[in-house]
Amino acid sequence: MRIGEVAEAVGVPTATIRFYERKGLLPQPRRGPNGYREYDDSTLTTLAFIRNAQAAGLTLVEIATILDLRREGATPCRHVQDLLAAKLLDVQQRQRELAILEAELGHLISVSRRLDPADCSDEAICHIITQPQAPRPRTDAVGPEVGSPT
Amino acid sequence: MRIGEVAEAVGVPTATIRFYERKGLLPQPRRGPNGYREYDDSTLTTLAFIRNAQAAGLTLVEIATILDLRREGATPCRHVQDLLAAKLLDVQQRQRELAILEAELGHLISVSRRLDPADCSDEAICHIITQPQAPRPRTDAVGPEVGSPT
DNA sequence: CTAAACCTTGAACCGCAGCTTAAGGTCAAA
DNA sequence: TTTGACCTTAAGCTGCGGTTCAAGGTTTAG
Repeated sequence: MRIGEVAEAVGVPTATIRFYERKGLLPQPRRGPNGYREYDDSTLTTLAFIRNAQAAGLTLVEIATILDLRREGATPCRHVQDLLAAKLLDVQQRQRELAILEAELGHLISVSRRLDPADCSDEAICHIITQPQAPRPRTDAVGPEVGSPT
Repeated sequence: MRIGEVAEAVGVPTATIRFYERKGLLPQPRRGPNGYREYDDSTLTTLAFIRNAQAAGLTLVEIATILDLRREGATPCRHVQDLLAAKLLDVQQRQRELAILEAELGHLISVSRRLDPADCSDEAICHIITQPQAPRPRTDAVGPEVGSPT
C-alpha cells in the first residue's frame, strides 16, 4: 500500500508516518520504481501498537526501544514490563505532587474565606497568598517546592 | 538597592529579575544617574509574593494579573479566590486523568504477569500492550482469551 | 493535454512555561 | 588597569509530538 492508504486506514496524517519513520518507529519501507513508499500490513500492526503504547503513557522514544528489540528478534516483554513499572511509579509520583498542591490550594482557599478583604490593603500584595507557609495539613512530607518544576 | 543585591537577597538570578520586569511582574524601577536599576524593599515583598504564588501553582501570567490589580489600587482578593478555585479544579482534573492512567498501567502490568513470553511471538509487537484497550471490567475478569493470548 | 491528487525531500515551525545565554557596551572600585 | 557588576536587546533552550511549508516529481481520470 502507499502512504496515503496507510494513513487513511489508521487515521493518521501521512506526515506523521514519515515522522515516525525518521524517529525509527517505523522501518524504512521498500520503494516502488517511482520512489514511493510501499507498505504491507505489518505497518498497520505497528501503527496500532504505537497508538496503544501511547495510550499507556509511553513516549515515542520508549516505544522505539520496544520496537527496536522486536526487530532484533528479541521478545521485549521484560523490557515492556520494566517500562510500564517505571511509568507507574512516575504517575504515582506526579499524583503525590498534585495531592500536595491540592491540599495547599484547599488551605489557601479556606484561609481566604476567613480573611477580611478590608485587611488586604497595605504593602502585602494579597493576604491570601502572603500567608505564612506554616499551617499546611500534616502531610509533613516534602513541601511544595514550587508547583511546576522547570 | 541595586539588582545584584535584590537577587542575592531573594536568591534569584538577576536575569530573572529583569525577565519579570519585562513580563510586567515587577514595575519599571527608577534608575540611578548611571542607568542602574534602583530598588526599594517593596521589590523584595513582590518577589516573595511571586514565589508563594508559584508554589500555589499559579502561572506568571496569573500572578501578573494579581499584581496589576494591586497596582490599580484594587484589592485583588476576590480575583485571587477565583484563580485559586480554578486552579484547584484544574489540579483535580489532572488527578483524575492520572488515576485513569494509573489504573490502565496497573491493568497492563497485571496482565503481563499472566502472559507467557513464549507466546509473544512474531506478528504482534508485544502482547502486553497489544491487549484490547477496552474500559476495564471492574472485576479482575480480564479481556478476551486470558489464558492463550494471540 | 491538463489538472487534480498523489508522492518526494528537508527544514522550519508550533505551543507551552519559565528562564538562560550571548553579544557587545558602560561603570566603579582595587 | 583590570576585574567584576551592571547595562541593553535578542535569541535560544528544554520537552514532546507532531505540523506545515517550499519546491518540486508522478499518476491517473477526463
